[in-house]
Amino acid sequence: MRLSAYGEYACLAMVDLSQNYGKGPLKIKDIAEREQIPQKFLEQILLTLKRAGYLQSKRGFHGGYELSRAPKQITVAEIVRFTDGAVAPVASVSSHFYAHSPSEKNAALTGLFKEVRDMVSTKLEGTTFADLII
Amino acid sequence: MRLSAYGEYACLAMVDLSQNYGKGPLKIKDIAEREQIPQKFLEQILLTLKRAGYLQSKRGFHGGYELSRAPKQITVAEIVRFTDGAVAPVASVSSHFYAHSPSEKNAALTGLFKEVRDMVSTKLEGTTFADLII
DNA sequence: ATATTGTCGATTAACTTAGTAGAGAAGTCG
DNA sequence: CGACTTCTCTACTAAGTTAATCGACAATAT
Repeated sequence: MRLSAYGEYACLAMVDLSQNYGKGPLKIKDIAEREQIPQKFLEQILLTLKRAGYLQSKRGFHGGYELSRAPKQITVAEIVRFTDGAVAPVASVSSHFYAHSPSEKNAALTGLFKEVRDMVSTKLEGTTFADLII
Repeated sequence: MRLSAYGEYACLAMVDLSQNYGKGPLKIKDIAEREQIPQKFLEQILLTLKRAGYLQSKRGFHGGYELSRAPKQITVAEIVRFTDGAVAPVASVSSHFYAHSPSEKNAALTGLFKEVRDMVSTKLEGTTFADLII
């Protein structure tokens, strides 16, 4: 797993939205300023998170974005997989995004990479955005 | 950590060379065939691994490549870091390839990513190519 | 000599990344 | 209504990375 800037920004935004869960919608502009995210880039990110069902939005004067589920109900693994795909180190050991890859040629190597995948996915599936609220 | 084809091929080749450690040099062509790696691509990979000190080579009729250290003395972490860089999920928590990244804005997120980095690097630093010989 | 094998630099096509630009649609308020 | 605000959506792009391939050169063995 290697997070892109897109993925890192998405996680930051989700943490920000989690910290303000239940307090009404947050404006893109405010999240962008607080988290130092290029606003136009953040617009795209929030929109795709909305389309994926993680966020709700409202337009107009009192508009903004808010989580559609409680922070406790959203794992970091979900968001990472949504923004950056596989958590696994190589495609051939990915459970959610399997594809052929060279490592398949060797069972020992495949075993090692599966162990890595399991450690990472267990950690990220066991962490929700509620756990990231200070 | 996400391995490129380059990195996966490098690991496969290192396992192949480990399995034949002490039996004289192996030809690029033979490794390429056994591991199904494009030969010209493998040439590049082995050459950079040689320049990094992991391999020795000989040209000519009985030429080829062999490990310069015993498989037990080479960790998977070294090779992965050499071919694909950071083992960490984001640059800002990488110990070997630190760079600024968006996650730094949030301590909880940074903490989580450090835990992931530690799990992965501990695993890969604790695994040598001797462990991957069947 | 000749065949064999590694060495090396350049090139490339396709893809991904990290944004930016700008117009449009929906909601609020006076 | 009309102005303003905020989200929505598509398109575009510049730069970098990836996964190779090509062809010439250098060393070695027989």
